[in-house]
Amino acid sequence: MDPVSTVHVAEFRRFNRYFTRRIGALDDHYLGQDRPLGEARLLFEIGEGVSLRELRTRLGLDAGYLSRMAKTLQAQGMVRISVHPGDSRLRMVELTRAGRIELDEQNRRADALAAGLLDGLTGPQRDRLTEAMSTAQRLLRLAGITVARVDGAAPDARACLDAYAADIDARFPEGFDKSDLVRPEEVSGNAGAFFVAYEEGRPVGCGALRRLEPRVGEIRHVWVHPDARRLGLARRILAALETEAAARRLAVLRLDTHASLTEARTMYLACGYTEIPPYVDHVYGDYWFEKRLTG
Amino acid sequence: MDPVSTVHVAEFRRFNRYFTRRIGALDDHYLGQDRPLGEARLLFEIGEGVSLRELRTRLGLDAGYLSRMAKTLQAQGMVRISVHPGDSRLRMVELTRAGRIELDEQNRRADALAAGLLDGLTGPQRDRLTEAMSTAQRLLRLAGITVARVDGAAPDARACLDAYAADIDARFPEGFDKSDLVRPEEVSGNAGAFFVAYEEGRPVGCGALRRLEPRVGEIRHVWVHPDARRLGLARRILAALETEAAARRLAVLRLDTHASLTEARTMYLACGYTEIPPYVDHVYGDYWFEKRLTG
DNA sequence: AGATTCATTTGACTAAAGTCAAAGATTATG
DNA sequence: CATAATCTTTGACTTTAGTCAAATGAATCT
Repeated sequence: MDPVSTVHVAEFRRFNRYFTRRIGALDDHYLGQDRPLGEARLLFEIGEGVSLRELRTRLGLDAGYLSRMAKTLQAQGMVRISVHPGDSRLRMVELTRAGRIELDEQNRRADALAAGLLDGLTGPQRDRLTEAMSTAQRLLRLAGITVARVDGAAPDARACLDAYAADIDARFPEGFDKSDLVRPEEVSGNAGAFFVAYEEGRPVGCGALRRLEPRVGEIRHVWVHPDARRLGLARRILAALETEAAARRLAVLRLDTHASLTEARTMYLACGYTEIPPYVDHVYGDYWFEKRLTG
Repeated sequence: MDPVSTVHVAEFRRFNRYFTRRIGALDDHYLGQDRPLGEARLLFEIGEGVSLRELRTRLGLDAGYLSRMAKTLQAQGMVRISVHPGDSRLRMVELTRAGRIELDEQNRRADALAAGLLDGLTGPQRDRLTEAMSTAQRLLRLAGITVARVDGAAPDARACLDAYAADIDARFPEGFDKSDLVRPEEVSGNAGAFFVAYEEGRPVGCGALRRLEPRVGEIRHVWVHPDARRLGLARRILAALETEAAARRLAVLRLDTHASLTEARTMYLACGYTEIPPYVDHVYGDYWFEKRLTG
């Protein structure tokens, strides 16, 4: 990939500085008006029952520190702490009614603050700001996602495939039978490869490459978690698969896709794939595509 | 102005949360790797010699706290502290060579961090991100600027007019004579009004309204500080002047502008002003405009 | 000239944030 | 089934951040 230009870095940092100084600081200040910021943040992160473990990793806190803060909140009647039903080492934290009220108040304040800020803009300006922010956020998210090769039998790989199966089972009118999924050995070693996309440590997408015949590969199970859609992640996964295919000296990549996945079809066309006659009799294949790899 | 929709507030807050958590936190963490954040920030704010007073107001710090931090940095050889030549109550702080080296290192790290983040995007995506960020920043800045009526003789008003005069003196081929500026009494009380735009407490623009004849007002000296241009601030000032004119039951607003100020001409046309024949013999007037106020 | 204001320094605090390690209770694993 | 790993709690800290008030020396106002 091309090196990052200093112009981009400078603009990024300029925005970064401006935003954290102007908005971040303000937000923190109003958020933690009646209690320490740490506690306020904690309260905010406890939705409908989280484990301390989850909070600890999510907020990157020291176990002892967190334990004490949770205890303080409990003493104030803001949260209820209970033992996790399945694993009694874990503690579950959930908001009490009082906690929920305080959180609502916190949100109300933050909303008022945001509204006060936006108040100085006209309607169209607000639209443009909203548009710019959502674009920036989408791109920042995409930038933070890494696509890594993992073993086809790895838990993350299987978790993705399970989610993929459940997802399309709900979308295909005829449902989806998991036996159609690639087997781990089909996407390991010489036979193929499996890629998982990670956002902040969590798998949010996948894609498989499988050897069909000499110099011909097949792409399967390109999937993106619903939370990570519309970021351009499928293309990133596809690019990773193509790079891998090129490294394996494959000349042609083929794939099929289901009639109900119109976005997928559009994407493959946009990525240089052309429609071809069926190359194999897949149960769920309605459209077949191929791309010749150059170089 | 129309009320702020919840959609805008929600998107604003979503971005806010995402950004501060993902980028802000990261930045702080890497910035203050070897020293407390407060000190790191201080080091960053000391450019080529600032007074403690300036730092104190800019960063909103307690005088004692700042004094001690500066002393720590001095003891570490990062800064030099000297007495202000003109006013020996003030202390000037400037970076030593070692301080500059550390600051460079800080910047290098932050740049590398930004570059690493942008690395996951393609060229066009980086362009779009940069574009979105600069749009967002422009609009956020604009949202934070307030336009307030001040007395025509107030120091802020005169400071703006002086800056305005210096600005156009440099732009007009024939220069500009300050005697053409409105006198304080022309824009006070019944005679007229003067508005100053403030960004974070600093005056960044102005505009004057002057009574020409019954029911007719004149707009003069609409000016925006070079640092605050391209935000749409002139329109905001103009809107404030028009609102004031409407409140005074003026039916017509007139103004003139110089040939060399092409952007101004475009703006007036876009804001509903139409060109008219000269209504008065101003020294620097090349184009004359008028707008009828409705309602 | 005397009073007032201003910028800074110093001493004496407090609260928040965070670290580290030991220990106890469970659960996973070879 | 013994051992290792995991999650949490507790005690004993440290550092950072920040506040408040009195004191000092200098500038400004009347």
